[in-house]
Amino acid sequence: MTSTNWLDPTEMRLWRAFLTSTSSVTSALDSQLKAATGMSIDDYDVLANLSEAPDQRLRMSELSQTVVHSRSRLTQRIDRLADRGWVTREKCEEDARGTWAVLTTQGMQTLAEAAPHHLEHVRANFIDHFTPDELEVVMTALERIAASDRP
Amino acid sequence: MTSTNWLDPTEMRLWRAFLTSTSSVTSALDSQLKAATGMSIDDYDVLANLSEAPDQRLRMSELSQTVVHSRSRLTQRIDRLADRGWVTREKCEEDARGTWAVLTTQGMQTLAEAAPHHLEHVRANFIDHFTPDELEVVMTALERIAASDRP
DNA sequence: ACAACATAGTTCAAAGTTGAACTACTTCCA
DNA sequence: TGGAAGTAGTTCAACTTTGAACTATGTTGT
Repeated sequence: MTSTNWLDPTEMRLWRAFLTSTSSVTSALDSQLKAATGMSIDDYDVLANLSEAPDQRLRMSELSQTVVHSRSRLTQRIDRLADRGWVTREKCEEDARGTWAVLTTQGMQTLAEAAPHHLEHVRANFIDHFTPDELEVVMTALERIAASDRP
Repeated sequence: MTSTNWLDPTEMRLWRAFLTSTSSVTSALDSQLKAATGMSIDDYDVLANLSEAPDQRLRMSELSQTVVHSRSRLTQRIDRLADRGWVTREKCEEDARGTWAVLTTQGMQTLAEAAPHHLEHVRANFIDHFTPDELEVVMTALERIAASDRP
């Protein structure tokens, strides 16, 4: 870390816009999803990732990286999703330390019911604010950021 | 809300990249800031906004909108920042229902000490991943999003 | 004037997150 | 082999957030 390297006004505006857009979009979508389905946006994110995985299952550690949760946070989220019957745990055969989080049929169904409504809100609160050109540029840049801190 | 209007693959990639980049950038910066100063990124955000306000003060309700906190969440954050001596509350003369959150000298000083280190990390984890062209486009688009759900 | 409604902020209990400590298994390498 | 170090996941207590209920003040319309 070298001597101070302040952000210039444009950089600061980008950073502020990122912080604010992030919080306001996720909090709006979280409220809408909770009101409609009782699940949080983080619950949805877990179910959606499981639904797209081979065999509708992911190892706890892989899932925790995908949804950016600490291990204990994911343990407890899966506890709650299991209480609701949307997910179950299965022992991992290849590695006796491991656990699979597995989407249940009921979980799949709940997700399928939630998805159209939720995605409409994703569109209204987020996607529809971009021009097609911006969409490409922002996607590329944010994917780079998202990839940058993977081990 | 009309009939289902799914996201196309590019839109879905944008949405996923937004969710992931958001979480990973803020969680990295939060850890770094806590390790260096004991304050969270939300604490920093509150202090930084107060430091730039006229007279280093903002009404609770305005601050809660700026940092995207519920009213009770902000009440309790200000309680904790006040316990540390970084902020105080003052009665509002113009509106007897109101309260000012005011940055203290000590709070200003703590912020000034934290800023260079934190901003280096903002640069390393976020800003430096954009080209200058991207930076403009992303800033404009995210500012539009951030502005879009203000009342 | 005054009721009815709206806004500012706090309180409280329930729910969720954090981070360190723990158990149990696996890998490495001498 | 065996034991040191690493990885997977859970547990627990302290801390933070949520959301509804509450107090208090301000505003509006008659």
